[in-house]
Amino acid sequence: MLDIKQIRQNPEFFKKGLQAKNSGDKIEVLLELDQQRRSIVSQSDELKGIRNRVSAEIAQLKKINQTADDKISEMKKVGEKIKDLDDEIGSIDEQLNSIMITLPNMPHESVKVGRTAEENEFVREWGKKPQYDYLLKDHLDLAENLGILDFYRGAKVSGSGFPIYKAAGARLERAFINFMLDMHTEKHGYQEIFPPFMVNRESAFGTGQLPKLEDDMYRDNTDDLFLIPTAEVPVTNIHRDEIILENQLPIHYAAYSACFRREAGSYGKDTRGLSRVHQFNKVEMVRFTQPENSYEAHEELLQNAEDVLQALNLHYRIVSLCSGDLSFAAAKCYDIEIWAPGSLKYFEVSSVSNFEDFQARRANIRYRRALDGKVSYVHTLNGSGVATPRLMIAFLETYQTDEGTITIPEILQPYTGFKQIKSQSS
RNA sequence: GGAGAGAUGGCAGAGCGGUUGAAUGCGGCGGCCUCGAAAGUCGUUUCCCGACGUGUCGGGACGGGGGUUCGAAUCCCUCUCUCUCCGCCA
Repeated sequence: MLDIKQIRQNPEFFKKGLQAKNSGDKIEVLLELDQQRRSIVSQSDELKGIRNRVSAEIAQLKKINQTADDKISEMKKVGEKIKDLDDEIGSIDEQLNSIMITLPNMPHESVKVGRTAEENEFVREWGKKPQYDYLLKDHLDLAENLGILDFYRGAKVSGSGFPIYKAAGARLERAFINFMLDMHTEKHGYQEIFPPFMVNRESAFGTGQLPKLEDDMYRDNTDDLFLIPTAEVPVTNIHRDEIILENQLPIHYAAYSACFRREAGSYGKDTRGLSRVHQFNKVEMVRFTQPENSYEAHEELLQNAEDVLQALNLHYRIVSLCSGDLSFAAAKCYDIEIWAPGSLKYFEVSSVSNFEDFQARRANIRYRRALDGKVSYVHTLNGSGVATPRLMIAFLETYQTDEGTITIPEILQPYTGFKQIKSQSS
């Protein structure tokens, strides 16, 4: 959520920001409503002041057993007027709010202005594309030959986009998750969270999924709960409606969760294999910081995600999203794209975002400054560390041998319990 | 799912129609005392909105929403959540 006060003070900045995010210009309408609202609120406040004073007088009169009928009937009229004004305020609030909740966050000044992903900025890359002296298979061929993924039966059981991981494939998936969680908790100092996989409407609103992305989430209509698209949602909402003491900041959480995405309208795009699925696993890092520290934290967060890929010796590159490609709530976002040598493509495995106070404002997450005891909004950030399906793609394709088996790098062997994946008996 | 009880400040816990933004205790902060600390003692300590010389003034908020009333933390309705007992259940 944006701050109406800031919009009031500097409308041009917000008009530019909305434009950079490819969002229509609602600022003028907003300011007009805001002006009306404040005018009516001050009228209402004035009448309430009168009512408070006279009511106190009535109480005094009653105490000494005098009649106050004239004052009472006068206040009855005032009360009706107040109610009318407050009803008007209510209806303006509704209009204001319906606009406010749809306005995206402003891009940070360091973010390049652009319309689409084509204009994203290359930041850096790590490692090199590995070279092979044999013909490479893509992850689908590998997984099928090895018997470690079963898309066909996944589709039978649930539908397309619900892969089944089998045997060494299941174990490898679990190894990824444990490996990443251990790294973030033991090496990077995150506290581990195992969150609920379903959230209520308030939580989905708090992180910015609602109202825009309602159709992209799986929903339980009976209880009005949403299956989480990312652990960001439950984990960020842990501190919804709270005031955190400054000495408890920064807060670092790392959480595994299954993630559920309907990906409405995306059919026909990347539908093969693991690149785009409805249910997947991800380890997510979430941070709460003081505003002045959030951009430093953003770079650290990116580094934490990179560490996973570096430890596994997988080549990747980093891009900084241009303004038009930023998500609704993000002020700045780095995407980490991993190289899949069998597919000859880079796949996005992590998004590392700074939301500044946008989510904090929606979810009412504040902190009390040690210096003066004042209350302000925290900054929230999160980054995938990382999502497993595309990690699996790059991993299988990178570590394939000329015989179609997979060599497990040493660092992961304690987690897999095996050193290579050969054809699994089914 | 059934029956009952409850939701008040950072926490515990009073108040149950009229100076109650809210007793009291704990915690926090500041002063005094002390070489220092503890103890003691005095003071202080919620958030939101608006207006104008940022300090004052006005308004709002006792789980959410609605109602009754001149006036609601206090009465009524409704929703949500928590606790106890019963049922069901991995």
